[in-house]
Amino acid sequence: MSTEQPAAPTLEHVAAVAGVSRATVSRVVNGIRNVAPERREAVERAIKATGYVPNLAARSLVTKRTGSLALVLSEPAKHVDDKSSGGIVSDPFFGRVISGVLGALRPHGLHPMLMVVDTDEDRDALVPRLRQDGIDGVLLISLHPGDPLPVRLTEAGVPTALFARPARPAPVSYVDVAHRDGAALAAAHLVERGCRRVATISGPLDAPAGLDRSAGFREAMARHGRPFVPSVEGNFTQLGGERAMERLLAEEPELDGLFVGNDLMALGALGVLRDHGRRVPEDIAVVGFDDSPAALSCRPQLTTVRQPVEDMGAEMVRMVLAAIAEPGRGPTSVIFDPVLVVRRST
Amino acid sequence: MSTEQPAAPTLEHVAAVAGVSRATVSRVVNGIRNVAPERREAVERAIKATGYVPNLAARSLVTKRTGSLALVLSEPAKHVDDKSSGGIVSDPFFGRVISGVLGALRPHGLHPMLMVVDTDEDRDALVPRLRQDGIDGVLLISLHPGDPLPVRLTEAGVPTALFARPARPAPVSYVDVAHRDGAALAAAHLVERGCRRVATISGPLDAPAGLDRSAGFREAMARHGRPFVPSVEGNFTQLGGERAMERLLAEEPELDGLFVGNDLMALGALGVLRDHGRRVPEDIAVVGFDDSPAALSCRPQLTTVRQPVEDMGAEMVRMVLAAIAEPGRGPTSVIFDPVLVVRRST
DNA sequence: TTGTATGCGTTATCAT
DNA sequence: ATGATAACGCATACAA
Repeated sequence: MSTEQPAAPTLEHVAAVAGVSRATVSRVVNGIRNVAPERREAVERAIKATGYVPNLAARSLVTKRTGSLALVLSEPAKHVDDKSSGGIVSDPFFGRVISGVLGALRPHGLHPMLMVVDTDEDRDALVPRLRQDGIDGVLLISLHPGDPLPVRLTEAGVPTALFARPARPAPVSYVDVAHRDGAALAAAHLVERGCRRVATISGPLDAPAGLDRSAGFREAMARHGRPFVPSVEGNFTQLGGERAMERLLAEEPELDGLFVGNDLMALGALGVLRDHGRRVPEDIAVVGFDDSPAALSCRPQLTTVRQPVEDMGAEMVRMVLAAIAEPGRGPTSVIFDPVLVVRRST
Repeated sequence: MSTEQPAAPTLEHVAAVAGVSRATVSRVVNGIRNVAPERREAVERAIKATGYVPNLAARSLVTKRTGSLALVLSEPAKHVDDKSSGGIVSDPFFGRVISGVLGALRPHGLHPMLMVVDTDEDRDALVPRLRQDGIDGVLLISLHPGDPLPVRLTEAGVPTALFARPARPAPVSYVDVAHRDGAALAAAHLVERGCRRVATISGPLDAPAGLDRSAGFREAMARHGRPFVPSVEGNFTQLGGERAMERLLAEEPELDGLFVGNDLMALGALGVLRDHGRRVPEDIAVVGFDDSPAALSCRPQLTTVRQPVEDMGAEMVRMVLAAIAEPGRGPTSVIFDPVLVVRRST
């Protein structure tokens, strides 16, 4: 790794310094009980003196495990021309997930391998690749609606944890947020604010998040005695939010309350509302979902439903680590409670 | 890595199938010339038949190299309370860098280890950690102004490439953008738009990017016959931009042109301008820097200076790979040209 | 050009 | 409780 470092100390060196055998040093390093206290102490001194650190390659060669995880970001094939996006890695939302993952990994002294797969070739090559690299487990963040990866990883016997329930049911562990509860929070808030004519802009209904939030909102409104909620389907983008808002405004001019399936669309909706001279929140109250950075930077700042994303990322880590430690036990799921963050838009 | 996979094929297996020795197979795998064409072909068939993939741990044990890189994100110690940020990984700008890095790594079949260091302990532990993991090179993205990492990595002999010129000079390779040229682009544009009273909100002047953009803008304005440019120092945040704008407006009410050191501050400035009833671009033209996603989502969309961030990330990869292949040769730097993206704010 | 033999640093099995 | 010793899968110096 460098030009001319002094050779790294090995078990052998430490053993020599401590006056014991390699095996004993190994036992100390791996925390095995059967070592006499005084010997152990001598070994620990020797380790500190030599600055010994285990050679992971050698260890992995014999144990067949690297003790390392892969953080896989899977997205549909990118169009060559959309250079501006930067892909999923530049999405602040997934940045939070990653942040949570790293935080949970830190105490274990682990660092994940970062892999982005956005082509079918990549997806085909992934499992063999993981084998070659000796990856022990996978943290999978997928945007691909019909992503084959969850199933493939499971079938390959790779300990895996997913962020968000997969679109196609599969026997794989995942974390998710209670989308319906989040939507219910928004509904209760709008009702309490005195909104009489409430509508919603939903995400794509073939995505679990889009569907659950939309359905959850209508259910909750029904529970509040509002059986019918005008709704327009968007696509989770700002532009989609703008278009949906235009349509909604045409269909329901009397609107005074709005729940939007995510902040990005809410941002678009806010712009259109301003263009139409509707004041937020005086004329119409708006609630988003995600608590993205945009919710803070827009005017007025957006009331929104926040997911404990970092906690969810941390839980994913726990899941794979557990799956690695105890193979053979079935998949788990943990659903987190969302929180309503009230700001100026309501 | 799994429950009960059939044992992975080894060199030995392939050799048996091909009817040659391990060494010959190894030569084929590593692309060494001295192999008879027919034997080579037989070996290649055998490899395909067995589905052989090299065991990286074993290879690394003998070669002392893993062929893998670390993507290190170094940031100042985080405050415990700012949970919302998600840290550097959720910054869209660095998302683009990462995207460029991954793109350049892909043809080599490499995936970086993702490491975030945001404490002094982390920084101290980094070099030994890299040694232990057998990391061959480091792609370092640092926000820390006085970050000791560039120097330490260099001294440790770790092939390293930096994103952006380090605040403290150090013999380390880096990529950067020509900040001054970018600022000059903005200046020329504002002058051409007919702005008479032009001011600037700069980033922190102790950061290279803050200083260079500010100085570059004033120089360029001087070249256009404007010797004096009112200036207020911000801190690269949206809130900082708001405060700076308030001060600037108080000092220079006649303002009709503004260059802001980054988009985030420009966003804040736009909000304040709106609050003060100033129309953009009719009353005042605004130019940002970075071409962040916010530049597209704000109203009006922001004219801004774009860095070829993905290309810069890719160049970093080239740098470390070159440094690994040919140790001992000195550091390099590559400076990229920025581009002015004209939108509605001017 | 090809094969043989050695060693890389660990863990794990076996005696002791 | 401790110490030899045999793998682990590969690259490479050397012999042929």
